[in-house]
Amino acid sequence: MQIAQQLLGKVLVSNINGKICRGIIVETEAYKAPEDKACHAHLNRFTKRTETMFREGGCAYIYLVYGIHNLLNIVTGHKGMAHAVLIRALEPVEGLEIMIARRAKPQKRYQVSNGPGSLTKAMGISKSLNGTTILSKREPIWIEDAASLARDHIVSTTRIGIDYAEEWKDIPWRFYIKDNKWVSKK
DNA sequence: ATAATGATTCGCT
DNA sequence: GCGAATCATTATG
Repeated sequence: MQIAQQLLGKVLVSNINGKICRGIIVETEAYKAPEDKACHAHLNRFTKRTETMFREGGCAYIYLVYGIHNLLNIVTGHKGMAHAVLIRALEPVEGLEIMIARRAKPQKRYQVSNGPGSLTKAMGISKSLNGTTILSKREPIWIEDAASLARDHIVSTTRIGIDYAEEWKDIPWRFYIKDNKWVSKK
């Protein structure tokens, strides 16, 4: 939870095939097993997919939804605790042309990273990077530190796309930077 | 072995 | 605003 807010304003960097892309994290969501029904590891359900989430914090949990989109999470719990933060949106700061080129229809000039599925495509992240550590510049993806944001710049609200999670769908575990135009809407 | 479905996005009405 | 696309993972026989 706290970590989800602390990640706002930090910089996500990818180095894929020597191509560097940077983006400020502007939107996140927190997922916390075992009690959170929206979490894949609800009730500590341990499968081949969720195995990554049970690791020590600092690695990436990446998986495919709808057969189409890769979603990127940062594992934040200690070993055996399946806590993770979904990265939902980025504000590009470097490599924007590379990101545009990676999108399906570059000529249409879509926003390049305003949703969890879009940003992984823009950054060149795929599930083959699942489990990668994100604390070192030697890795293909990592997080660069930045000053924490003032509390009044952080907005908290309900998470998106988890209507099946019953009472958990109303919990305000989605966070974004106030007035940032790169935040996905809805 | 087979069947159901989702932490979404894009394109068309 | 609505629905299709599309497949790895999960649940079930």
